[in-house]
Amino acid sequence: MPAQKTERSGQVQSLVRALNLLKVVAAAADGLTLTEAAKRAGLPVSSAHRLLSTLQQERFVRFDHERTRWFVGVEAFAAGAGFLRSRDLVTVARPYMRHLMEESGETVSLAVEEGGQVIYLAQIECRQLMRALASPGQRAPLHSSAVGKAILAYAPCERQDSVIGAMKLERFTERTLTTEQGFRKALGEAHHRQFAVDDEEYAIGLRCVAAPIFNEAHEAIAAISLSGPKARVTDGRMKSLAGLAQAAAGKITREFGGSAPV
Amino acid sequence: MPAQKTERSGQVQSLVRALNLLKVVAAAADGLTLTEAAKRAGLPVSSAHRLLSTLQQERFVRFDHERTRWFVGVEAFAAGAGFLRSRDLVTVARPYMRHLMEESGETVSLAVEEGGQVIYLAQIECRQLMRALASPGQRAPLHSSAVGKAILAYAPCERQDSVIGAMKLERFTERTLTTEQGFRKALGEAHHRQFAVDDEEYAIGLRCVAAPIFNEAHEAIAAISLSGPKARVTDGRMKSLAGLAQAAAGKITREFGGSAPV
DNA sequence: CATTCACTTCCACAATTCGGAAAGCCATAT
DNA sequence: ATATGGCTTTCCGAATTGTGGAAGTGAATG
Repeated sequence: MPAQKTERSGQVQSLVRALNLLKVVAAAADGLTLTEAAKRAGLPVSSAHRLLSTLQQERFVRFDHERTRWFVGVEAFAAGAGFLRSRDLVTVARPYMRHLMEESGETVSLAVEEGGQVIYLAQIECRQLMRALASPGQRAPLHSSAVGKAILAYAPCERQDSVIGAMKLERFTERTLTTEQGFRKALGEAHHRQFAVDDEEYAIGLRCVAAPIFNEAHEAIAAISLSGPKARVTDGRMKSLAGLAQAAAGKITREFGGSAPV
Repeated sequence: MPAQKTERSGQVQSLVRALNLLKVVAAAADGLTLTEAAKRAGLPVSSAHRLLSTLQQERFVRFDHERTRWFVGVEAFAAGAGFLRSRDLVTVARPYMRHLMEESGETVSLAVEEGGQVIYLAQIECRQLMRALASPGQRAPLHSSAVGKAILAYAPCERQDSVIGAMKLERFTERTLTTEQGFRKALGEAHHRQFAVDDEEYAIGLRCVAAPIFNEAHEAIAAISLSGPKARVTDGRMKSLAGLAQAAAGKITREFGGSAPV
């Protein structure tokens, strides 16, 4: 009797609910209680429980009896890993990333753009105590990350326009580029220099440089970045770090069977 | 009967089907056509289509129009990545360790390598009066422990070299491997047999066998060992104990979301 | 032009899922 | 010892929802 939302026809709504529940659980760093998960997913507790039980049976989530909390399960991970295989960019890139970390001493990340956001695929952490953290699967906005700018700087104009049009240029620090004009200027510079920069635009004290990776159609499909604290990534070092990132990106591009636009 | 098993209670069937379908799609390296996916999941084509459409709407799968094939989508990856953040080796391993102790009757230990040493994370003690003891947090040298050898045997060559270069191969018993040559030979054997041995190399009368545990990048990040007095861990029993340890290590690896190197 | 192979839509009916309510389970507080 | 509260788990009748065979579309191949 409670009036239900009008759902798209032809869709399996219990599945939609379950997937949202899965996202909710996956997004929580330290697990969720049933009631909390139900609340966040906007479901009655008993329904959430039934769905979670089923997800658990298939090992997509797991219930920790000690802490009475729900966590993501192995199968979700295994299924998601298939995503990386389907674009075996990660496999190709990993050795170069490791080498780049060794020669630069900073954390190396690999990311792609999806739906107006940056999504990190892999990361090689440096051995320093102070280091940037962006675990695989994490998302970041395009306008305040070096990788995002590196990718977008090489996108065709129409795509740039449509992506920028849909963005809201949220502010994170006082250096974040929040005007379309400023953002476009940064993209232009990135294109011209062939690498992009993030100078404390997402987090205070964090600097990154990123270089694009191209596919066989000369499209920038990904980028790798070097990131570290401002104290280590000084003005003087930026250029040389960018050079290293560019060199690695070039090698990955070639190994991946791609090439930079003419 | 202390804990009631929630078996077979109301499960959401459409969800189970969808998850299996997702697994099927994820398992295929180069995508699947609808009909192929349906066949592998044992579903009628129209049902598979409806489920895939819904999964696609939530971006758990994606449909490549050019190739007319289905692939895993970003959201599956993002959700699965949460697993990496929440997983805890000790929690995952403990039940398997307990079971291993029951079936072998010997003490089971879990250890990782850090800074050229072995660090014990957990231990399940056997019921025997005479038993090995290594409390959590305790350290041991790499060259005179089965776990150390199991882990190092699977490290990349450069890493092996740098770690060995920094070691001093201290002698503890008359069987301790104190020459680099002897140690390297032992590592080679361990790699070949897929398990490592410590035959009174650390303490007189103490024998251990250990098998490596891998992460998702196929790196040996930990090992589990069975250890006991020479009188019980006889030459004849070594092989079967090693087999048990290997089986358990394999299960832990899988549950942890990892896999052995190819 | 016929054939194959794959995707997509339709629809009536029954099986499935839904969710409120109530019962359990453990803590900690009174 | 008894109460309280937060959380999990099970129940069950009602009706919404998913089911799958069959027919339709479209593209590519012989």
